[in-house]
This record gives sequence, C-alpha cells and structure tokens, in this order.
Amino acid sequence: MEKLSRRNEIIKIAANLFRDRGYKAISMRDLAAAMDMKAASLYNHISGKQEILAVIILEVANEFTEGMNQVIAQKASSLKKIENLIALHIDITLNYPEALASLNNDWMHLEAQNLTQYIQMRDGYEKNFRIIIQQGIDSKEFKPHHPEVILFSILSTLRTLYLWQEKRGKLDVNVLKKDMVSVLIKGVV
Amino acid sequence: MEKLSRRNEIIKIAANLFRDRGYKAISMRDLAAAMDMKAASLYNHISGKQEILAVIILEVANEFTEGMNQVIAQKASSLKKIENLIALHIDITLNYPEALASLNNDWMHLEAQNLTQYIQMRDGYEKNFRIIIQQGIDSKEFKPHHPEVILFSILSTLRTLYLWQEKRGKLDVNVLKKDMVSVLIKGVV
DNA sequence: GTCTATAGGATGATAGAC
DNA sequence: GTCTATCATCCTATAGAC
Repeated sequence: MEKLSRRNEIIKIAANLFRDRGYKAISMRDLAAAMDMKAASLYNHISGKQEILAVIILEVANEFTEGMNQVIAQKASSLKKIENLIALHIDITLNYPEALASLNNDWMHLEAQNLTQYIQMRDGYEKNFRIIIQQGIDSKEFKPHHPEVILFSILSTLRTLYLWQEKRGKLDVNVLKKDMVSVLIKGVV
Repeated sequence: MEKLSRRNEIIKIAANLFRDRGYKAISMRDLAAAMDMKAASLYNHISGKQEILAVIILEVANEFTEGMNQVIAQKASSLKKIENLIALHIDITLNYPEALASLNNDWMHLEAQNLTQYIQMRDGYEKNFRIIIQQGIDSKEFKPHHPEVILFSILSTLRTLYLWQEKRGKLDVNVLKKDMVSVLIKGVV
C-alpha cells in the first residue's frame, strides 16, 4: 500500500520532468532530487528508468485504445463518432496532462516489447480513425477531401492538445469540446 | 569551401539523427560514426554539439519569421493571409524536412542566447498569427469562434506537417496546399 | 583534417550497512 | 526503505602526433 503509493508518486513526478525536458535529459539523480531522496533508493520502488517510461506511456495508450473500441462499436453517424473521439482526446488530456508529452515525444525510447506494444496500439488507433473518416466520405456526410488530409489535420490537433494546457483554466471543458468540434469539423469561415 | 561543405554535411546528418532519436539521445560518437569519422575530428568543423542544434533550429526559425513578415505586410484579406501562411509552412516543410523535428521537440535544449533568440522568434510568430485571425473575426470573414481555438487548431496541424513526410510523394504539392487550406479553413462537412 | 589518447565528469544500476 | 560507496560505462571536449 505505502509502497504502491510511493511508486505512483515517483511515476507522477517523473512524468512531469519528462514532459519539460524529455526522457533522455532526465537522470535518475534528477528524479531522486525532485523526490527528495537519493537515486539508489528509487530502485526499491521501480526496476529502472525504462519501467517508468513504459508505465507512463502504455497506461494512457490503453485509455485511447479502449476509448476507440467503444466509439467504433457505436451505432451512430460518422460525424457523431468523430465528435466522440474529440471528446475522448479532451478528456484524456485533462486526466493525464503530463503523460501525453512522453507519448508524443519519447515513445521511441521504449525498449523491446514495450515498444512493440505501443506501436501496435498506435497503428490500430490510426487505422480505426481512418475507417471512420472513410465511412463519412462514403456516406457523403463529409466532403470528398483526401481522407489522409482530414485524418492528419484532426489527429495532429488532438495529439498536441496537451501543449494547450495553460489555456484550460480560461475555457470551460464543455465549451472547449463544442468549439473544437465546430472548428475541426465545420471550419473557420 | 571544402571546410564549409564538410560542416554542412555534418549538420545535415545531425539533423537526421536528431529527428529520429532526439538531441539528447545522439552522442558525438553516434554522429561521427554516421559521418564515418572519429568524434574528435568533428571539432575541426564545429565548435560543439550545441552549435549544431542552434544552426539547425535558428535557420528554419528565421525562415518562418521572414515569411511571416512578408505576409503581415501584404494588403490582402485575412483569409488570403492564412492561405499564404499555410503555403509557407508547406514550403518550409518540404525544404527543411529534418530540421522541423528539432524545432518542435528539442528547442528547450538550446542554451543561453540561442534559447532567448528562439523563444523571441516563436512568440513573435504566434503573436502575428493571432492578429491575423482576430482581424478575420473582426471583419466577419471568420466565424466568431474563440480565436485561441482557431489559432491552436491551425498551428498544431501546420507544426506537425513534418511528421507527414511519408505521404509527400503520393500527393502533388499544389494539391496538398489546396486540400490543406480547404480542410483547415472550410471544414470537413 | 584526421587520428589516438585522455581528461573530467555524468550516467544507470548494484552491494551492503543501518 | 533509505543511505553511502562504488562499478562500469558513457559523455563532451581537448591535446598533440601525423
């Protein structure tokens, strides 16, 4: 219990440091100093630096995968599914604000089966996103744009939502969801 | 002449390595190996690792600043200015495909005046982008969305265009510009 | 302009005392 | 569960031979 709590504390502080400087720029001594302890003591709670990165990234990657599986299974229009995916990204961004930087920028420092697992989840997520967009084009819900341009545009905005954290306080979450849907789907003009 | 060419070769190879693994994950030994030489020899062409990063990032940051200054000075509608900024990002992405990863992910590893200079250029660029969007809203060219949502959405897509490199060959540049403008400005539905 | 050798320090991780 | 001490390795950068 106590041990688990300490472990989670380490992981949370690590995620914050990784977010600001990146996985490779943070040493175990840096992390220990932020925890007010010595580097050697960290190894009583975690097996090593790599395990910390894997926990941070794979936990949030699982959230995306589970959320996508729910959306895919829905009987709804493509537009509604995209709206639900936008809401999913906003919710995860609010719940895991630190982890998303590592997911976006430090995934390549995962090793062995951690890396394989991440890439598999990421590719599966993109594939499902692509299917939903294509269905929207086929059903004439969406304009006949190149589907990859639509996918890229929406996904790159959603993936970097975490960079926008500072503005969170200024905007109500539901207002943000509504505006984001409107801008991404219905355009600016 | 010969020295300058060798120097540029080092910088180009470094940019490619930084792109794939990040600045902190690439050692001078890694870079030297990719150049088929020994690490010590690199210092005959560059003053150190930090100089390489600064050249990579500040060169392309300057391109953005100069391009933005031209757009701002134009007598054109806000819509046309945004279209020109989208074209600017696409052109720079095609001309500096490797440098944009460092600009996005490794800028925080710039030191002293290099960091100050980068932040100043980035903030100036965003400020000008925000002004153009606000003018479009004021003149009723754009829908009255929260301007920060519009700015964030467009800019996050444009900033991560470099991740989309693999698809470049499949799409003609002018088609890409047109589709990107349409998706980002006029929406999907 | 490239090399070998090396300085001087940081790194991830372990051993063992308390 | 935290500490000190330490290992073995890596790091950026320099000195000096060729």
